[in-house]
Amino acid sequence: MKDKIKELISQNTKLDIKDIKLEIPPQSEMGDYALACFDLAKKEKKSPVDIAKELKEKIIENFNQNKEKLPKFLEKIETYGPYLNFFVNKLKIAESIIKEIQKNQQNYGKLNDSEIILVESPGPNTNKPLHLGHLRNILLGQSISNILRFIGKDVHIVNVVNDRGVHICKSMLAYQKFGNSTSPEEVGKKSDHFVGDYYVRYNQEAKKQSAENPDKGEKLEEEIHDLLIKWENSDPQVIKLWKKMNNWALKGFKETYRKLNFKIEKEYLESDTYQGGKDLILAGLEEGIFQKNKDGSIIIDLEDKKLDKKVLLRPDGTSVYITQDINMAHLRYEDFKFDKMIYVVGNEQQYHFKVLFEVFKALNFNFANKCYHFSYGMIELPEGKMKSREGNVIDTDNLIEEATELAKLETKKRYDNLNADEINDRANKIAMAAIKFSILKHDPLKNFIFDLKKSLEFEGDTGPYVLYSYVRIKSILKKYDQKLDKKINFSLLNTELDQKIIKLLKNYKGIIKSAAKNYKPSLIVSYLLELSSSFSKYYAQNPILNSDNEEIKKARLLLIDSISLVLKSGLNLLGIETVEQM
RNA sequence: GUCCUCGUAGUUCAACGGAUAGAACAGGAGCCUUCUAAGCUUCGGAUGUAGGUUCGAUUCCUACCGAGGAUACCA
Repeated sequence: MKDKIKELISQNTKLDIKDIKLEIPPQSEMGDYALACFDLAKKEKKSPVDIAKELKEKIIENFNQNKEKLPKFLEKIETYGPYLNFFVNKLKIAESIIKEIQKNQQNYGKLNDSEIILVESPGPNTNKPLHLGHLRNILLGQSISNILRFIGKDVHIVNVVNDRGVHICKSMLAYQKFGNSTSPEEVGKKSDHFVGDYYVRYNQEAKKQSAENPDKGEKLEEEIHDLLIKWENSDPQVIKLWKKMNNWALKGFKETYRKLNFKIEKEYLESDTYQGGKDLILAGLEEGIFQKNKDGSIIIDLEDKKLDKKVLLRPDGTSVYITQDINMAHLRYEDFKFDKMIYVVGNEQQYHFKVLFEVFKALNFNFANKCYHFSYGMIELPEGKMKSREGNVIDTDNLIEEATELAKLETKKRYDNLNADEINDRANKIAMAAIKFSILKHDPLKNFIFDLKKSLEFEGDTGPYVLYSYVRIKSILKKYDQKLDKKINFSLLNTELDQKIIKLLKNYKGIIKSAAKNYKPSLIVSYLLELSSSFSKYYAQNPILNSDNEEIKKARLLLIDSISLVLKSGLNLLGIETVEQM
């Protein structure tokens, strides 16, 4: 449709089709597509208002000469100041869109492609449970994967587990000192939380120590260093403890992933990959790609790219953060031969990834140009930044728990005779919708302030609001209790809201493409809110089942069924499951 | 110091360089003998400051002010 209009413009101007940019007018009364005539005006040295009028006359005249009116897809053309507005044939659109949705059902909008894409998420450390930052990471990773799959990509979610290093030793040391050899099972605690408690405990002790002994508060740090050395030297006792605690952490993460329905295909452990990283760097040194500093450290000089000199290996030969990243990418390419690898990692690591990608180039990795840092913003709390060390974080499990409890209360308020399983199932899905929506609605690039209360609300611009619209449609369709008649009179969908909804349904495909291209699930969120709100208004204004005209009833039923299919499809892309009743 | 984000109603967020800057929450006023009131209707209220580019700037450029992040041989 859009292309046909462009063609029409091109035929009547000197413009090339690819230079024509059509806009969507801000209000539907103004038409469906608009050409802003400013550029043409400049070329022709006339006023844009006149250009718009002249172009309109020219198009109509050309058709009159051929003894036909406007092409079938156009209803009329009008000028509005410097804009030339095109009104497309609403009947035709309604018919083609609704038919397309009904034919393809949940596959409406799907595309085909063959690219292999790796998505890395969420990259936890095994010293503490997953918090809100990880949650944003997971939800972005999950939804962007769903969206890319929807447009036909072959997507694999992989993970990096930071399971070694100073921070891991901290929780280990605290456990050695204060753990009394207990286990999560004994104290009845989720295992990753159990580990995290010792990480917080370490930091408390370190703080206490430096307060008591400000001059030499180094004792604990020395112990950490010793532990790290022992780990590097594979001290059996230390390795045993390390394995035990890592398993607790990983087991806990798995539970959380399951609650979020997040499926990781392959996990890469830093402890497995860092040695190989050293080898790659030493080989690079041999080839003259990297340099050796006076102190013995190995660096890459990126000063010409304004990225400074970066250390890749310490003087004692031990690895740094970037060391294992180099090898991990290498291994992943061997494993998947990906066309693109998307790192879902916070924007605080932008610099790190710039350097990392430069290292890939320097090493002549053939995937060097296939890597992308999906850099998302931080979540802040109303009282400031979250700090795991101090324990003032919002924990993912607790958040889910709290939301589910609230959803249970709300569900019980409305239905007092449901069995516990049914309540739990509904509450869980409603809670997930609330949480996922409240996080995904923000532009991924931007930091945002997390309001716990708002994320647990079920009214307004929320996931449950969209679910509720879906449920109401389903409830009507269920009451109808007949097969939907797909041969309807489309001209009966003639109110302003009918038109608006049809337009929205038509836009779905474009929204998905845009969300995929720009890595913005938030576009789908606002789209779903608009579609839901349009339906809610429609529902309040127009009787559907209670319509006294049988033909109108059929038409409206088919329309709302189409809405429900798109709502469900969009929610699923965000990783949100629908409920049938609420 | 340098580099990167971000400053929009009381609050949290939207707005391919385009037409009257949208929502939601909070506040005021209404709507449940009619398809689920987790809903609908309705009323107020905003582009940090100063320049520039442009027919047109919330959007692009410069400076300033303010918030956050990076600049680690931490991860």
